[in-house]
Amino acid sequence: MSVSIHDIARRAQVSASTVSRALQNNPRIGVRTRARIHALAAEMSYVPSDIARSLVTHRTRTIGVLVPAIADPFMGRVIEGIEQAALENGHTVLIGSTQNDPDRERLVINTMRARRVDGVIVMTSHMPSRVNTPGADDAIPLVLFNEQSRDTRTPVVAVDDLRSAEMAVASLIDLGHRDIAYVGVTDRARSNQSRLRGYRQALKTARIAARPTLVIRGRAPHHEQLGFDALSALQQAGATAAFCYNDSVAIGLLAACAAQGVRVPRDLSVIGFDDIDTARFTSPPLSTVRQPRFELGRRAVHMLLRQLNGGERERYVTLGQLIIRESTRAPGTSARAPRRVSQ
Amino acid sequence: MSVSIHDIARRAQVSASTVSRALQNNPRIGVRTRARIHALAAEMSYVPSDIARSLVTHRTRTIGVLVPAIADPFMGRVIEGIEQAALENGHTVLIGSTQNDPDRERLVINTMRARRVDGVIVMTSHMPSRVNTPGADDAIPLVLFNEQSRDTRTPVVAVDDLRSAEMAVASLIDLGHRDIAYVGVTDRARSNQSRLRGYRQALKTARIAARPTLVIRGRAPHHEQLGFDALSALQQAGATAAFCYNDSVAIGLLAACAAQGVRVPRDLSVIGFDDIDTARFTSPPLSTVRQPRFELGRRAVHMLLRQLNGGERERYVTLGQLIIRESTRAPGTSARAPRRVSQ
DNA sequence: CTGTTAGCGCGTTCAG
DNA sequence: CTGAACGCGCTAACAG
Repeated sequence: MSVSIHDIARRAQVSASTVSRALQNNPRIGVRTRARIHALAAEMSYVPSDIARSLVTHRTRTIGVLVPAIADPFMGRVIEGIEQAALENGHTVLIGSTQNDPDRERLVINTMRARRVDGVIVMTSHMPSRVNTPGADDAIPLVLFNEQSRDTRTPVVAVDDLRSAEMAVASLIDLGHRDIAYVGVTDRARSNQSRLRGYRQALKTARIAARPTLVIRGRAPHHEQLGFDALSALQQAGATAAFCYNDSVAIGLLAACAAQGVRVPRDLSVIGFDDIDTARFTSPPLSTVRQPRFELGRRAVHMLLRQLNGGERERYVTLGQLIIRESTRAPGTSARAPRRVSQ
Repeated sequence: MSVSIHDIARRAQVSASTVSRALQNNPRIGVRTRARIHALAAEMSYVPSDIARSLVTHRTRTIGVLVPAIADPFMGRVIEGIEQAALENGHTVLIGSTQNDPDRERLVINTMRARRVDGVIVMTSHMPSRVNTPGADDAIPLVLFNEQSRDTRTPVVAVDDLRSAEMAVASLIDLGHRDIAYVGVTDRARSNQSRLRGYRQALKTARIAARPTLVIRGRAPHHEQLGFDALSALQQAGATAAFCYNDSVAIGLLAACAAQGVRVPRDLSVIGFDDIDTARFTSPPLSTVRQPRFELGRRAVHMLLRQLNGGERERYVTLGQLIIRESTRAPGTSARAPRRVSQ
């Protein structure tokens, strides 16, 4: 087994509690013995047992993170922000991915409870209420990530999906587009819905009639595939521009365009959401709405920590930032009328 | 605080140890009382404290994962495999990303020791030896991931970088390429080196002289940027094909090609490594060497678990799978026969 | 300034 | 089949 405070107490000719105190730099311990004990601890390569400590302090300094998938270009970066902020504050992170599976979600939540995490950050679009049963008294402090709940008391950090989407679509309208499609997903109920509403709002503001055939949703294991499959429907609906749920969807759509000889942005403008790392490296480089993923992750931790320290429950909802690259431009402006002989 | 076995013992009119046993389905407890206790536990929504349990059992059922970055399309999927296998076996995963920062690595390793993880999976290309100091007796069981160590006793699961790279480059040679470049990275010392050696080996086997200007390495925050920046050097060296360290690098290179009007694969063939999710959706779809990321992650866990159960130390090194899509083809077949209309 | 005593919540002998 | 007692490694009163 690993060395304990007793081992070092014995060699230091003091009691275990003295060692404990010395290691916490308790001023009540003589500076000389304190130094001696520190030296001894280092020499014996002592590593305090967080689990024993947690048992008595009733805090684990662990924050749980509930996420649909880790291998997601958006989530990954958020998690890094979370981890960083947690580390800076002496906490560690326990990640659990639900894979959009309710059973798995239950399992993960249960292990987090068993591990006695101090608090949880929830990024799973599915029913966040599952973490704490309304009536129970054993509620875990939590902050929602990108997941507005109608209950305005629960803390949240998020990008305003609706208004950010509205902004993206408005940028398309400003370019002169009127036949704008929305390519959505099915596995992110809430945010998909919000972005769709933002899309509709933008059309409404511009007094453009909404055409049902222009909103496309599919089902596919990967978001890219879903964007890829959307192209034909887009063409049938006569879209000149597409606002995609996120960059992964947009990347799939771009791939389909390349395969079908549809030129972007000449024949079709495409705009995504998130601004993942690869968005700058698609061809053409993708216009999108940036979410400051790393920073948002950090912010979620800070908010949770403040809450744990008895602070107020806060909410932080911000607007995404429009990033215009080369996948969007005015419709039909191709030098001399492109393919579209539509007339 | 949360309910403990004592709370439920009181209500069940039995002793705490009976509750403990009943909950573990110890056959020594009467089937009737056992059922009663289970019911009571559920009713009181009792969740056993893993930390108290760990303190006495000396196992945490936690496996640490040391990784350079979580937001990495390759790592992310491996981690999901790890998490899945861990979950299936009643273990949880503690992820620590080092961000290629030695200080951070020390910090992460230290918290893993403090948390008393049962074992560790190391995926950080930097000095794996840092986890266990050679002389010490407090070694943590570990398995290396994609990280051959010269010490053949330490367990490892990996794709054979050298031979897989050799295979990729050989495929280029088979197509008729002779001016083949390698686009490498600097932040993954070991695997980069292995793939470079595989590249050289393939050339040697084909009796093609190695030209130093054809091996390109750069430094950039993102791998994509690095690939992007490599194009001009590639052109100067007169390369007709490029083997990239990984798909991210290849994606950056493809972006540069698109921007510069270099047609892939007509003017330049590009092949990557990993087969990340987006590799199928680049334009053109990327040829690459597939690593079965999810499965390898699972395998690493199984190997670690067997080791923890006193099993033998094993090694698993496999070959990547060549996936030829549309970013590679024979060189110069374009010179003045663009589409190559049959005949 | 330091030692003693009590637990934290659970598993595990050892007795009945 | 069940209970009492002990201890895991550490912190926190409470004494000196």
